[in-house]
Parts: sequence; C-alpha cells; structure tokens
Amino acid sequence: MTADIEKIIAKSQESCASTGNKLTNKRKKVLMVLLNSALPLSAYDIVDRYKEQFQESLPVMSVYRMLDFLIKEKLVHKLETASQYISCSHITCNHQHEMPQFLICDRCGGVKEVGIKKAIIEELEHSIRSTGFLLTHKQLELHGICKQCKIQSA
Amino acid sequence: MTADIEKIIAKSQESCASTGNKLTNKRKKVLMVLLNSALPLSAYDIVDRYKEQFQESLPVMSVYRMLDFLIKEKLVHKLETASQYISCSHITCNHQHEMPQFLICDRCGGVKEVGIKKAIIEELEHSIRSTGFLLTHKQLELHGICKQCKIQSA
DNA sequence: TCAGCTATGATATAACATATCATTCATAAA
DNA sequence: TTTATGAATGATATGTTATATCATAGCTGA
Repeated sequence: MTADIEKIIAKSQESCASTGNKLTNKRKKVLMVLLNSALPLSAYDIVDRYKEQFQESLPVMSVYRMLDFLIKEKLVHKLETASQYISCSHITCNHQHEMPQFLICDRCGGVKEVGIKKAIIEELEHSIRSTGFLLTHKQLELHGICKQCKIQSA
Repeated sequence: MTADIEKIIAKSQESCASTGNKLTNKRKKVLMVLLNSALPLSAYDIVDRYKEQFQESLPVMSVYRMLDFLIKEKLVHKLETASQYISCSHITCNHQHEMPQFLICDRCGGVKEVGIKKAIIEELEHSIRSTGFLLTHKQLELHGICKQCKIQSA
C-alpha cells in the first residue's frame, strides 16, 4: 500500500481509538478497498474487490456492518443517492466535520467532495432551521456532469 | 375525489397536453394515489394503494414506467435518498421549475417541499458551476426531524 | 480460565429496480 | 370501415441493494 494510504490508515486507527472503538483488521481492509478505489463502490462491489485484493471472502452482511462502523467513525460516507460508499477525503486533515458536499458525475460515476463557501452553507442551514426543521444528516449530493466528461463530449 | 385534487388533475392534463403527451387513465390514477397520500410512497406502496383505491391491480413494472412518465412531466418527484415518490406540490401554480428542495423527516417520514431563498440557491449553483461541474439534476434532499416531531419529543 | 461482550459468519428474505418480450389500445391513413 | 403503426401496458424473470436473525469466534478483564 502507498505511503499515503498508510498514513490515512494510521490516522484512522488513532481516530477510532480516541472514540474508544477498534479498527479491526477486517474493518481496516474494507477501508483500504475504498481508499484504493477512484470511484465510489456499492457494498457488493466491496465484497468483490476485497476478494481480489486480499484473496479472502467476506459476507456482504459483514461488509454492511463494517460500513456502518466506518460511517459512524466518519471515515466513510454513504452516497444516499447512489447507494454507494466512498472514503472520506479529509481523514488526515484534522477537519471539522461540516456538511459534506458531493458532486456526482452521472457520466463517469466519479465523485468530488467539495467545499462550498462556508457562508453559503450557513445561510442554507439557517434558512432550513428557520422553518422549524432540525437538520441531522447534513450532507449535500448534487448530480451532473463533471469537468472532464464535459470536455470530452464537447 | 376532492375539488382540490380534481383541479390538480385538470391542470396536469393540460400540462401534459401542452408537451404533446397523454395523461392516460392509469397514469392519472397513479398520480391520484400520490395526491391522496400525506407521505411519500415507494413504487410497491403505490401498487398496494392502487389496488385498495381502484379495486384493480397494476404490475410494479407499469408503476415504474408511469412514475418515469410523471417525473418527466414534472408532476412527481423522486426522493432519491428515500427511494420514494411524491407528487409535486406546485402543479397548479404555474411555477418555474427551479431546484426543488425537500426536508425529509426521519422520524415520521413526512416531507416538506420548501422554497429556500432564491439568492441562496443561486449562490450555491454558482459556486458549483465555478468548479467546472455542470449541474443537471438540481434537487436538494435534507434529512432531519420536522417541527411536529421535535415538539412531540420535547 | 471462563464469563461476558463485541465482532463476524451463515442463511434467509425483504425491498427496490430493470430487462425483455408479448399484448392491447388509440389513432390516423387507406 | 379497415388496417397499419406506434405508444402504452402486461407478464415474467431477474438483478441489485439492504436487513433480520441466529450461530460462532475471538478478545478482554475478573
């Protein structure tokens, strides 16, 4: 595994430890599968890649449980609109966990986790709160065509 | 059916006619099932309610096709994060179809289609466009707890 | 060491969605 | 009026995503 991934894994270990939880070997390998993928993966995709990458099969039920764990630890995001999972791109940056924002390309399936200007997000949150609604999930998923795909089709 | 629903159906007929398409009897009844429901429904829910309300069964395949049609006609929205369908709350208002915004209550399952201040939405869209991403789907789905449920649990 | 808890496995099934071919039905040209 | 055409719907099968539940393994601390 690359140095980058090693660093991310180390940081993830710490992060779990700090919440009193354990990044077991299998959970770590599931996270690595996601880190190794440029595209978001479904739980069933993860089963397949896990087998390829580690010559070891994992029941899909276990994958779902491990994903739940990794999501709780904020190491992984679920793209609700795509039923796919992606590693958080901010594991190593001591980030505040603000509202994650994903631009999902419907052509290539790629996802970019972006940072929309904080002021805009705060206005948006404020506007929602003012209707009496309590935001709990805080995540934006927006669909379209990414820069690359746009250029290719031009 | 109530006068309100009659009015909405009439408007929907017109709207389809104007795009050269037909709101067939079955499509109309699927729309009515959604209009009669306070909560969003899955395609399979629609099959069940259709049978209850019209003593007539409809294959789920047909429901999906009719939903596709109604969505293209902008009479129905799909809540991607919930895999559920809901009638557009603006059928009768000669609305511009701007970015629809849904607040989805994870307690009661209720959905409110809200209008966030246009300026905020435009800033958001602009911010996304400026990354080179071409927004095509334009829909926000935000999850949390609605006012009612918040009050009840207080 | 063993009791108790957490993690994982195994199996079944539920819930959501699409592919494909057949049939029905409306419409309009002959 | 008949018939050809295309659109809408039905029927059937299957793919994909997700959860329920009970069993087993494995760690950890008394």
